[in-house]
Amino acid sequence: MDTLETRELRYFVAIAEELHFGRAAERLGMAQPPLSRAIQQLERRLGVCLLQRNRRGVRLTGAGEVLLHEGRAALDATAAAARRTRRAGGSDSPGGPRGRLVLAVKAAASHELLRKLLDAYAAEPGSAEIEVLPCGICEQEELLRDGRADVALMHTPWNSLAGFDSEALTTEGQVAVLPAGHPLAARETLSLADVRDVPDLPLARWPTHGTYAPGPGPEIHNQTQLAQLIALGRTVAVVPDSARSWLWAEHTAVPLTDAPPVVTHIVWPAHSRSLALAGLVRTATRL
Amino acid sequence: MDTLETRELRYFVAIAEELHFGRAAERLGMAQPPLSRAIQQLERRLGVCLLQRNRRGVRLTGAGEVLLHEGRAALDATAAAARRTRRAGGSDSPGGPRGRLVLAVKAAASHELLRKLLDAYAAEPGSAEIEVLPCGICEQEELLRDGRADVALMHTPWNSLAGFDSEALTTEGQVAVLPAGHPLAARETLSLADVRDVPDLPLARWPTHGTYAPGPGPEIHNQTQLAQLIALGRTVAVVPDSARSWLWAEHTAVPLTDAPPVVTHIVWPAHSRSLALAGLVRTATRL
DNA sequence: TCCTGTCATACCTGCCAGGTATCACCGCGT
DNA sequence: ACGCGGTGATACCTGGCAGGTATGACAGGA
Repeated sequence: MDTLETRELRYFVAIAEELHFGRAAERLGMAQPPLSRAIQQLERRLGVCLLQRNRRGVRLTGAGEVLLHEGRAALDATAAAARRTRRAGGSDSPGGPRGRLVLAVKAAASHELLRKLLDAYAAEPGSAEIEVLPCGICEQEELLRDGRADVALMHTPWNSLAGFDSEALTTEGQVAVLPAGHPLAARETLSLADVRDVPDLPLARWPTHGTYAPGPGPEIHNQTQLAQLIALGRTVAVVPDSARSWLWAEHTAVPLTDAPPVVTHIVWPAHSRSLALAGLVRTATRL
Repeated sequence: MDTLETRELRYFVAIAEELHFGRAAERLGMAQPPLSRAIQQLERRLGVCLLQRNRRGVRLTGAGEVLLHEGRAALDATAAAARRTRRAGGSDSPGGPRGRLVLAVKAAASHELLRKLLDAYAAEPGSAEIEVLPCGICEQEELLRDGRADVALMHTPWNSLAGFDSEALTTEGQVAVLPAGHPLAARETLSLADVRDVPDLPLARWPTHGTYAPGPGPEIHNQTQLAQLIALGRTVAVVPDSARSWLWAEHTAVPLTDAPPVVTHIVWPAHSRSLALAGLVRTATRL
């Protein structure tokens, strides 16, 4: 029962994503025939049909879909092994090297918490060096999986914590951010239904995995753009309470009664055994 | 930034476990020199020193320990990809193949629940075939990770659910199982301190990952043996309430007031996307 | 009907994984 | 001190296989 080689997985994932041998081969920097042969060989070794070759292009079989998902996970794990090992380089003591840790945070979220965490951790004796890696909110899970990051600050309900270990740090409510002059801005509280139903203020849309859900509101790319569109009276947004720190004078924040609370978690790969990480998590939960 | 090959990971894990090139090579079914060269090449490609070669044997560096952990995870993921793909073989419809599912259960635990689950799921329209894989309680996590199983019934606090998705199914208290004639067997309830302090009845010890914690009690290998030792008045055990079903006449079960409750979960790999699995989980949570 | 775009096949070649033989080194016994 | 056993490293060779080029088989569209 010979094991799959990462080369084979790389090839198959490329084909499964492109659904085209020629393009996949180009992406892999090789010619098409060896790729064709490699996949045939893979199918023979697994004893399973992975692709349905119609003369016009290629389709995945059920087994092919399984291998696409599982293969991606395996490739991520392999890439993570390489990256984390490189990062741990140099250090020599076999019990607890104080290597670097890469912390992935959604750009501009949890300012306050992040600063407190970094300060408190730096004050710990024997603490590791923390590299902060700002990223979009959907990238964080990928970064943890493929080893570009070791630990992340995530926010439910936007992030899924599935597959990771985590500790909850803070909980906060959400507010609607409206143009200061808008009639709703005078209210003490609002409900989600209130802000969804404003005809002249369509709800802003954030990207999820690079794509936008359909809807009437503007597509938001960054915080500054959102702030400006709200100030111009073009949209309304629902954001965590802590976002009040970056509001403008032309904005009014009104608490939402029925929005789900936002919980900030510190998150890391479940199998991680790094002492530096354990220290960081301990510091975070004590804040 | 070339990627690691599973062959290299396999070699390194073997060496890191044996801490000896010769034995590792033998385990891998190859000669020692190519193994030596492969590891050197791996170190050069990663730009990291993985092993400290003392003339007498080998020691892991910090980076080596990281690669051992991460590499094992990557190898598990790769093996899982192969196994799950093979298992999904044959099926052709690309959206939702109704393949087989392998369900790992601790041998003889959750009888009742398991029977109800299997019956209810089999009655579902379009349900997949379920293969029940009995195993020790510590193997389950490994089976899920390396793809020999797709889903498991686990019991906190004995199993760790870290790294998996799960749904809680049932909660039960724990009881102390004593020889019927013992003085403590007359009590209505007991505390953990009570059963830990009985001088003539040392607490039975279960294996954890194949090894036994130190202590005075007998080392238990299976349920029958435990039942016998209790009946003989040699030991006492703390077990979940549902274990009452296999007690003998010579046993008495006394509820424990302060033992942590045992929760049975249905558990699966976090990234799983199988429709058959989703159906099984849905059935389980509706029981 | 030919042309175009697809994946498969045939055949060759160079590289590298792996084997054998051997070395360099150290600890340990006598 | 000296040889001996056991460690990992080195030198050198070879066969298999990954990858390239050229081409075939086949379907659909103008």
